[in-house]
Amino acid sequence: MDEKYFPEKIEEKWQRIWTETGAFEVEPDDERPSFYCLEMLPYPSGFLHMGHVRNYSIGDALSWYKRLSGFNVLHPIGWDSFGQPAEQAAIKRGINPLDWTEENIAHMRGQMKRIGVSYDWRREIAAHRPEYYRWDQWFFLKMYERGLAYKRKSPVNWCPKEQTVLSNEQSSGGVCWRCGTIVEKKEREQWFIRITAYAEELLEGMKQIEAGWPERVLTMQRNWINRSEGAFVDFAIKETDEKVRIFTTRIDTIYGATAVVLAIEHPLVAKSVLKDDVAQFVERVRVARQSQVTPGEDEEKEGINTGLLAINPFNGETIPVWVANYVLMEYGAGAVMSVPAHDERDFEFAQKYSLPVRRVIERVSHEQEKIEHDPEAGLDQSVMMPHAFTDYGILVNSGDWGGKLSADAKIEMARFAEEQGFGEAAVTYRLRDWGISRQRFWGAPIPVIYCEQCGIVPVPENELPVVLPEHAEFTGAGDNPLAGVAEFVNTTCPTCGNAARRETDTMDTFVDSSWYFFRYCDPRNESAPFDKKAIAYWTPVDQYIGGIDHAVMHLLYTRFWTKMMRDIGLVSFDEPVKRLMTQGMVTNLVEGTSEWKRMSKSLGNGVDPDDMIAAYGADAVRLFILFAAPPENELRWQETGIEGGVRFLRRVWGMVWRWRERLSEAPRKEDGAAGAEFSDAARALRRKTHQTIARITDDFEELHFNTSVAALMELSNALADSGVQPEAASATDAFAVREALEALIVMLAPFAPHVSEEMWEALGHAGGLIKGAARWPVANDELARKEELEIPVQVNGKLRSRIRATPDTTEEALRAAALEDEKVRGLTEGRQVVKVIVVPQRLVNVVVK
RNA sequence: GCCGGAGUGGCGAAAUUGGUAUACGCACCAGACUCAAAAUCUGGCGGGGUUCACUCCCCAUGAGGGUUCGAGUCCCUCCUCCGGCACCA
Repeated sequence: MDEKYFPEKIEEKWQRIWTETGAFEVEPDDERPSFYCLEMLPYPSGFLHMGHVRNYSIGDALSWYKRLSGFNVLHPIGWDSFGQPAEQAAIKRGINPLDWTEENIAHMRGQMKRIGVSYDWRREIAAHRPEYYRWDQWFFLKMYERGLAYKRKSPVNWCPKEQTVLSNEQSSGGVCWRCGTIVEKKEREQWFIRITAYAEELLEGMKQIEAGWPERVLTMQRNWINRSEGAFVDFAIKETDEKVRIFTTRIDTIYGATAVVLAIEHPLVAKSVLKDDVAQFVERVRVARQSQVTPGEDEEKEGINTGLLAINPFNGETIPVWVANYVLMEYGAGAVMSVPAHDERDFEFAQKYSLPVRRVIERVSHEQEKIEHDPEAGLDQSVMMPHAFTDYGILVNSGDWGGKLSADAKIEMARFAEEQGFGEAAVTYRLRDWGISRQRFWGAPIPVIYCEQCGIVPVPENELPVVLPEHAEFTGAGDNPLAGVAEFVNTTCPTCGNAARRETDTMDTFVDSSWYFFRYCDPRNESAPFDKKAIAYWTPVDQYIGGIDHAVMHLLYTRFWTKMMRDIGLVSFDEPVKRLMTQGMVTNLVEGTSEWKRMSKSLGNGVDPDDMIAAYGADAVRLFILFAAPPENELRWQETGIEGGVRFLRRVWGMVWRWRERLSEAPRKEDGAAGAEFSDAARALRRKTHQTIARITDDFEELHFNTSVAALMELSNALADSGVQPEAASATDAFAVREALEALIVMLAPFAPHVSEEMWEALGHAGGLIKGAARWPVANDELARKEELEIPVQVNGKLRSRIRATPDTTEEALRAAALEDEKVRGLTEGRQVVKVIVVPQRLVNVVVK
């Protein structure tokens, strides 16, 4: 140890020692409890940004804490290395995607090592390597066998900039998740994963993880799946054999239906002999949608009467059939019954086209016990209703159902429809199947062969992996470069041996990240995606840390994937992640403004982690990141804050430097200091030490790193202010100082591991914090207990005085002391004491009249 | 519009979950050291009023109300900000 703190020197030293001793390399060990700490798989863009550093600082702090607390901690890292930027680099700069990716990984790995993140590097994986993606392909085959992977032609979300398909999750809000381009709709044959088969379970499963996941992530997933309970009802089309099925969540309002409205893509629209103006309308809407101007902004509701008539099966009434742009083909049945009186959208539509508004639900009021039937019922009420009444209530003007409550009628009417054969109760979801086909080169090839005779033939398992060719033409012309590689495309049919063609779509990269953390448990397995025993020891993930941006996409897919793996017998649990923490953004001032925005190159407010490490050391950067804000909050980047971190580390360093000689001969165990009484100063220091241990241990369990650091600073201040000096310290004083310093160092290690290692060594400990004998300190409640308390005394709830007491002072004594207190007496004199509230060890409140 | 989260000093934030509001740090101010500056150290730092002074009083956790001996914390109403979804029938 040098007298001065030189971060670059000790950081290099300890990074070397960690590697040489395999400090963070772990294997399953039935003697020890496991802890799986996981950070989200990074994309190898080439450079680490501060968001990464924050992510890894959080995960690393927790990993260190768990390790020092006796857990066998799995803390791995890898690369989400398939995807579009590699291909862009190939197009723009003529670099092979493989070389580009590998170079980026090498650079970022170096950066991670300079931060000193405690990964088990032997377990590193990368999605673009055949030994990884062969298992993507293997899973695809398993799902294909079970009908969970299928191909169909469907309208897909097409990003014109990236020239590829996007899943619904990736085109949320009508824009591409990656580049923000407005997506178009295209008809394409593509592969889907039947995630909807698990819709109900994905909702149900949330109960299992509720306690450990942030509310907003669960809400976002719930909204995304959007379960709704309702009913299908068939309306016969008059004078034909056709019928049209509608979906409604408000079958109780069916007597108020004044039209049936179809989506423009509804089969009945195409099938029917249509008037010219209907065909024109449909075409106009279709064209308008292709060049959707502002996504998210509602089109004005428009529709046209088809001239067809539908029969309401409940009352036999004949109502017109319309086509309109506000009905979605993808949801429910692609057709609705229009009930203007009780649905805002139908109301708006009815107003525009002067459709009748018929009220069939009345508000249930307490004053009005009897529902009187509206004499105007059945007449056009649009004049009387300024907008739709969408609440539940009591049915009126609804035949035999009149007088029933909505909630009851919903159930009974659906059952009636089912009995009569013209409908059924049903649950629908907004969640759609996951489209995984991408017209890209740099992804895992979908292992399927097309044969003229045999049709779609899955690649046999023993022929996996289907390896990407090493070279392709990257023209940027929009075609999938993989389709241009003849030796890849041309193959023979595994079934009949005739010439055949390979699928050239590759998989969405979210497939890779859906199960990667299982692979970490057994990363080199060549005969299975992973060994079941290894999985049983390490998974599910105990703590997952990452950005909120994956709340719906990745985190929904991986939950699905786990359930699918359970169903094919690979895992024995339902949910992959017990606890999830979503970290906040790292922001920086945009120059010339007072706005804090996410760091980015284009805004010019980015900060390079390497520069920060060079200037202040990795330890100070990490300490600042964890101290400046709670992990889920936005983190505002401030260099003065890092300087504060450096100051703190230097102060601790200085104390160790001053004390290390004196402590080399100080007793190590409490009994070594026996025979002498601890001084007041030493007792006070020990009290602070043990209070701090208790506090920080609790904080770590809740990931409250910012308050942990604050507590460390308090302990360090207490040590400095204790008045105990190395030259004059008694054996007991020295013991108290050693206890405080060692606790401080061990608890500092999760935030600033390099400097902690160095100081730990300076205090005479060999072998390092992990491989040596260091343990997370245990708080002694007895020592942490205050000897003397200052009890606040309130009069009528206002703080007026304080009295001295000990933790053992009885309630009676506290009460008496408070009443005798001079200031209290001044305020209570001549008044009647109504009661005295005594909270032992806390407070006394004297209530006077 | 619907769903979720949050409003505490100049700033980032604490508050043992109903019991001393503002811990810890940043910034700032004053002092020491220095020819000077930086670094470092010491002290101060919510607002207002009062005392020569030790002190003492009042107000303050987005606004208003309520429950309670006692509310940043619980309940009601409202405002603002952030995030998600958005014609989902």
